[in-house]
Amino acid sequence: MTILRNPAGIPDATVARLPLYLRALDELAEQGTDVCSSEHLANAAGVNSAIVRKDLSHLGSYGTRGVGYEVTYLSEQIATVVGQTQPWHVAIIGAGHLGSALAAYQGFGPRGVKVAAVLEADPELIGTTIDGVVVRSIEALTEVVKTEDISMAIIATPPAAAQEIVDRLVDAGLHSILNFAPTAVKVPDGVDLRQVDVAVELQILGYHAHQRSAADPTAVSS
Amino acid sequence: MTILRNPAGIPDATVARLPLYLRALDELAEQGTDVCSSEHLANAAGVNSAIVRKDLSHLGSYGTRGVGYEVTYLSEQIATVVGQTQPWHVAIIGAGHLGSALAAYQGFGPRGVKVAAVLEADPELIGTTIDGVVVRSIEALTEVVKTEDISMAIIATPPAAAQEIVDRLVDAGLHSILNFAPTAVKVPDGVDLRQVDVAVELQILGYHAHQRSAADPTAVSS
DNA sequence: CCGATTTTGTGAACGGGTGCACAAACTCTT
DNA sequence: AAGAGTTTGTGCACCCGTTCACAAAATCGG
Repeated sequence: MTILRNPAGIPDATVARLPLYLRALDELAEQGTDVCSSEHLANAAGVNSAIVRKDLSHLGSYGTRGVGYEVTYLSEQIATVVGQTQPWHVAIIGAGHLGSALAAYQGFGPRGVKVAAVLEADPELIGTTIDGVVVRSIEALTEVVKTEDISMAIIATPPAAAQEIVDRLVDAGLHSILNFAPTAVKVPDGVDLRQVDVAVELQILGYHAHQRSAADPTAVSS
Repeated sequence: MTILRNPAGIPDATVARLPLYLRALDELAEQGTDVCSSEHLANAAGVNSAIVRKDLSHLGSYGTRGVGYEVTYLSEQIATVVGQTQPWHVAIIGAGHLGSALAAYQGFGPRGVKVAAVLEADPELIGTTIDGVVVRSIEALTEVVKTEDISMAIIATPPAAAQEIVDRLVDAGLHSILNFAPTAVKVPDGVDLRQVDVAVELQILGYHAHQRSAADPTAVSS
């Protein structure tokens, strides 16, 4: 029974799963479920039930023994912990294929994310509109961050431009950056950077596929 | 000194970093570097130098004490381990914004990945061309897997369709799946599934931003 | 040829995450 | 009201990954 709340002491692994629980709880709510067990939630989120219970115990005691967790209440509690009470305003840097796809992505809204700006370096693209958002010049970064109240940025530029963009984002006062450009970038302390690289994901899959084929019984044997 | 090679015994955490080393080594090679230390490579890949050495030691002894690692040779060795000697043929399922962006992505080639097919359910999109690849019907899945020698698939469909697509991919004989649809899906044993969810990444950033703002010294104090 | 210098490869300690197993707590039925 | 059944919250043991620290091995200068 954690009497005192534990505001900052949530393990990273738990934090990474909280969004999965939110997603799963929304699905359960849509199905009309109003109470669910850790087993049920674990199934919907694709994890182990013991982990669900341990994760949730880090936020406090929001379940009832012998019953389970109330779906909407638990969802609200997790949303509060991850700061999703009001939508985050994000800027997308780069209006190429990927940047455009992200700007038009309809899945952000329900997850508490709002695309508030799209910035580009190429003059050809500046002024065009993507899903109702006007593409502006990267030079307007600092101003846009202020006027649109932006607190996060997604980098969808070629890798060669990524480091400079990161530096400018940091200068503009942003502390949360999601980088899709396939290159390692450096950020100062206090700035939170996450990296997504599709090719890397495929290469990891490739390693395992390679291992499987090496042990493949259908391969020629002596 | 690992005399005997250790074919399947590479830790997951190491496997996940090998593609980063490949990327970094390519960058170093382009800069004309032909030998680099673990410190240098660690810097280029954005990790700790001790980890680089331990990771590489899992593949064998490819460095020279007092000197470092030969860039092109090491790159070849890692490429061999991850099975990147010939490109993987992948199918992209879903020709919406994200699927199209991935199909047109120019970063796959240098990383040993070839987009060999794009499949769709919407009749409106079937027959159109994206970056030289004709969009075909999802019904042709099994045939395309055979004719195009496909061994991996990327799911870029709405979440509601994801589970059925996964089942069909597995039926078609695929064992490597990268899922961009924001939902948990189940796969049988022996199938390798990786998940990428942009909204989840942003929510994780949101948690940390929320924590920062809670401890913000610029906030009102008593 | 030898000592100084550099850098790898690895043993060992540490920390965090996962999963089991069970007591505590709640509901329901009789 | 009491026992049977269910589910949470958590102590504990195990395992994996990271980092430190150092001996082994190579180069270089004199």
